[in-house]
Amino acid sequence: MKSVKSISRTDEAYARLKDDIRANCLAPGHLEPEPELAARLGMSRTPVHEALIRLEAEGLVEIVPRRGARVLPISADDMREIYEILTALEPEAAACLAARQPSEKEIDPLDQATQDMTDALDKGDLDRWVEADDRFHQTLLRLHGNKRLAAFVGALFDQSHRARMVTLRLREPPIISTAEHRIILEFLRRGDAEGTREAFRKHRQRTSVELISILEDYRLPHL
Amino acid sequence: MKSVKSISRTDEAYARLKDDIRANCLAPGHLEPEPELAARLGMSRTPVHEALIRLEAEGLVEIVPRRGARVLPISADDMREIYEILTALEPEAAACLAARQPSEKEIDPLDQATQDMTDALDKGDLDRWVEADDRFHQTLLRLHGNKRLAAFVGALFDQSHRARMVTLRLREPPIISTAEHRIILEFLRRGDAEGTREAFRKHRQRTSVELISILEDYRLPHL
DNA sequence: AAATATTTTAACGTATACATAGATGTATTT
DNA sequence: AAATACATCTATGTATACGTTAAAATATTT
Repeated sequence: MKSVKSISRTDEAYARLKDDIRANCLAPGHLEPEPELAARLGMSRTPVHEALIRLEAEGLVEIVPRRGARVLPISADDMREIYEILTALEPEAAACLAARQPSEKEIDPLDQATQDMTDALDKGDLDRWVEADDRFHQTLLRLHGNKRLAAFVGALFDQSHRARMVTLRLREPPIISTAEHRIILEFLRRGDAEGTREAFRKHRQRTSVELISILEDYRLPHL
Repeated sequence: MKSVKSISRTDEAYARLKDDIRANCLAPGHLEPEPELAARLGMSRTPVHEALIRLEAEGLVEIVPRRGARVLPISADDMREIYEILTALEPEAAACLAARQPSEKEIDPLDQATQDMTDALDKGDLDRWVEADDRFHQTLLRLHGNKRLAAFVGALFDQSHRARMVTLRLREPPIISTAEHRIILEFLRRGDAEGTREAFRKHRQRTSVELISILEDYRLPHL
């Protein structure tokens, strides 16, 4: 049975704009007046404006009075901010999850995600790799159960998505990252909270350094 | 010179509603239709609706289709979520700040805040105590410099404000808390990152346990 | 020609209008 | 009297209208 819950125009505008931003269809820095956006989306200004307020709250756009909405660019400093937070939050959540010894059934989607990462890596499909990577992290937080934490980390993932996609293509395939996920999963299975925390922290610190140095080495100030 | 930057109606509605929620003038769970809110605030529905979208994004209200806006109640579980995040983030940020050896001039507002806490405690002025406590935490994060982190922690403070105010009045005066801030400040001054982190973590863990057990002992499921 | 003043344009903020759909209240039936 | 069906009411979602004001374009002056 299909869930036809008559999506509102505001939700539609929100979803489409967010997708366009993530997919880099709307370039970072791009400024577009509301009437244009409304025309492009085939609706009036009202739902577009409401969607923009939500996107602004999530840190994806900036509403510039009398100019329109700007797609917020991401700088190396932004990535430092984002990864500092992820490094503090995710290992803690993972350790907490490990401590309560999740069942194999709960762990299964994480297992699936790591397999998909390996698979995508073999086939050189980086888009699918990132999708599986995201899925791993989001699933882990969902299992942990702290909704506020999951939502916030999700917003940070959205903000950094474009930059991650670009840098991923400027470096060697993410073999180490994939392996680290498998290690984290193994500690989780064993219910080893400390091991999980440290493995996750190491993973985040490494990816953080790697990502930011690419941004700086390639002189990519804004993505 | 007065900064008369002609505040927008949306901003006005946002600020007034947020203040009313923080001050418990709008009871938790309270549901009010937009037209009523608009009439009360002396403006049309549009800016009220836009303010509500922002407040919803910040986790203070929930927009219920065809019913109006509900002031979100805070449960013991919500407080667990919030304090888990604060415990992970704040000690990390404080340690990082300590590591870069802030100047005495930078530290001064923190010093001021702890003095104000001591002062308020002596005079039994709990409102002022909470204000100074909030100021300490927000100032520390501002000094640390991670804007996303500061904004998110600020939102969590707003969400938990009512519950903190109530529980504060159901227990002994916050002598230990006040002292702990002084200790954290001392480690900061010395540039002792590890000491700062541990002192802060201990502070958060203690306040967390204290607060949540009051909520549960007094059977206060929602505030 | 460059700089300034003026006019024109247009985007936003806000109010209002209206259709829809859910909630409330009333009447009817059993 | 309780339950159900019907009618009314009302809040929302969305479109549209309009005044204000910033930006852009044009004209004017130096």
